[in-house]
Amino acid sequence: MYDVAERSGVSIATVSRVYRTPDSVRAQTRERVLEAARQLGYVPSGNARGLASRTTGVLGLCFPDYADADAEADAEADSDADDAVMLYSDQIIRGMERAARRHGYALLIAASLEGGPESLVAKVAGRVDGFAVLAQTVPTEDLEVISRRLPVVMLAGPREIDHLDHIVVANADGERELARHLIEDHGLRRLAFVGGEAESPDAEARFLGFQEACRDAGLPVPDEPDLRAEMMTQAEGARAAEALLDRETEWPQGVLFANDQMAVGALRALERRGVRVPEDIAVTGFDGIPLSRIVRPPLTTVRQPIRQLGEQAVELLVQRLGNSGREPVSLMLPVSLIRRASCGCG
Amino acid sequence: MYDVAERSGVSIATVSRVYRTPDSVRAQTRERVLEAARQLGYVPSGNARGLASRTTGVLGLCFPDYADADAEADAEADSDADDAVMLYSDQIIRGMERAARRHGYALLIAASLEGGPESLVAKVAGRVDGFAVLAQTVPTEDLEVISRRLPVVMLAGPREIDHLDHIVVANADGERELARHLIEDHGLRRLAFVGGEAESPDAEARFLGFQEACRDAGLPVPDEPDLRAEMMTQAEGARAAEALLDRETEWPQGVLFANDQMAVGALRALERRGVRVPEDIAVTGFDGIPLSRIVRPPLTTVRQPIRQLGEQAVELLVQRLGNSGREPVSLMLPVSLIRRASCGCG
DNA sequence: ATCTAGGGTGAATGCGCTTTCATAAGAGGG
DNA sequence: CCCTCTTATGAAAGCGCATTCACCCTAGAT
Repeated sequence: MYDVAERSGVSIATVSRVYRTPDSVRAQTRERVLEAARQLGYVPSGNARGLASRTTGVLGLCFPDYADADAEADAEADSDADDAVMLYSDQIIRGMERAARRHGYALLIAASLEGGPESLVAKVAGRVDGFAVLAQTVPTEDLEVISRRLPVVMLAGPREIDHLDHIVVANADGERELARHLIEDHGLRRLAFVGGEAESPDAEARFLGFQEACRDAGLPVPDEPDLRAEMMTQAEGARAAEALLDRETEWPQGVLFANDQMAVGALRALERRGVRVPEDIAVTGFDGIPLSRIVRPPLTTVRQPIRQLGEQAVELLVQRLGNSGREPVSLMLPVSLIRRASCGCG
Repeated sequence: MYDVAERSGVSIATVSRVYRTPDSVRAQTRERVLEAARQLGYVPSGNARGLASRTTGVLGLCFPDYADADAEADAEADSDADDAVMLYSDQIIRGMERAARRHGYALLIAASLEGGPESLVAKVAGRVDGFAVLAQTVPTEDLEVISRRLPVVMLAGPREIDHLDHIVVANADGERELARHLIEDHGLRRLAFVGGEAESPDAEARFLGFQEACRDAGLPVPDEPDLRAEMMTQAEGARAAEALLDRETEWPQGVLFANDQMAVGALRALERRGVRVPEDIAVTGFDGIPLSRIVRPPLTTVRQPIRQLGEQAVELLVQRLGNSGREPVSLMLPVSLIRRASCGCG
């Protein structure tokens, strides 16, 4: 910048003005400066600008390190498809990028590895005006500290810190609606629910919705999921399906899985065992992943508006950047039931 | 930082050391500092650190503003699927993010809107250690200037600036292999090629491959594509298919489209006209988009390793950051033929 | 007891920019 | 022709950190 100033015979203040407030500089001077900048290959330092102006024009996203889950998903899917499957994080990124672009922000993304001062989270936090975090990505205490300095919005998970903005999807509502559909529209009465580990807030919320539907329909209300999977993967789903079949008791008429991955695994296991879906047993998932459309039979599920999650996150951040005094909000995004063949529809 | 230093009774230099080189500080001192930082909610400023150390630990990606293309794609696809389709840019982002993470970098992404000093490109360039650009995203002259200051790698397109690293996919090879397959394995002789606008380097490279295959097989070598679509969309593909049918001359035995979108549109148009694929006419695409698998009949196509494109980009950037003297390289990533029903396979 | 290393710490400088505040140069008005 | 009011520009003070150099202190060697 000093070089540009010297070369064009002005002060650095004027060079700065050329970039920040072009109209405040005489056209002739401005051209001289821009020409010099071009000749010198001048690239303004975002760091310096950010330091001086205390703002970066960048929003951030921290998401968990899915590396293992991906490797697994890739291995399970036919290799043909592994490039095609859009992950949760991909969709959030896309949503945030769109919204950020609309507001003139760039987006900084990083998967958190471990914690500690040198973590990527710390790097992100120091380089953005505000950021979103996927639940269970960053240790609560770190978030607690960081959120005192800049806007943070928490996505999809329990509200661990109450002064943070927070967005979830309507897990319970979705599962309740799904169960209601099975009960009322398909006349099923003996339903089983396969959940995840008790620490998964999503899975728990979905089970809650299932309970509500049972209650609403006057059916017995289970205290616990019939089965809990550790990993919520296809393999676990297959295992759960077989466990359900091998029980002494009569088969359930329908099985609700806490996510699509498990339901897909179950579909395959049932096919191997010669159990017809939906004639013998109805199967449902949750999430609305692409795979749910492709499997046979197509999976009835509940779609989460993941992209909107990202867009809303940016909206909240931008709002708070404009008005830091705003009360923290907690949004719940509506989900939508997708009826396909695996429950008997279509 | 000054506050932290004061509170823990040390100098700012020591605070800095606690974060940069923890081992050089006595454990007891370090704990005092970290405790003070926690109490004060200290978040190190990435800007200041970047300014002082002249490095950001961030890599960047600039890609075109697909907003319009997306809206169109969403409208064409059943609404059910619009969240599921992974775009070109999504895949590159994923690839770059993975690779960047491995090397300890975060990723800054921005879709370029217009040019000018205030463009997102300028913002990205000033905040990263190096970045990748999708072809035709950033004006060549801007890139010329920026690339004098930091590593830039150009993705998928002509090599406009010869001192830049550059990665392309083997468009010509792929199309040649595809045409060879149609000619040799399926015995087709009368082939048509539907290209894009002459300015699209990808489409042109693919046509080149087609020409080569004709030459290799001793077939007449066309000078120009039989048809050129303006937009390479489904609608244009459908139109092209109909135009081909309506010609005076005999129908071709096979039609190679320069991308999947057009081929899919053609598939639908042919179905409407009662033309059977592949019995009456074979159809092929290029890209390997997810949709190509779902349409009926499934589309024979050439898959681009888009994710690898992103990963390689990061590798090149990291290499160059380590050794700025390295000669610029130009990589060509191999593609793979995917044989499905639309050419008569399967 | 004195000397020597070496680890731990502080003072000071500068990274490249934004932003007042002050000043100079014109533009009208009397 | 002098005075006031804009408009364009310059000078200078940080922004928050990394880093060098100098210094002090302690432990081991002599």
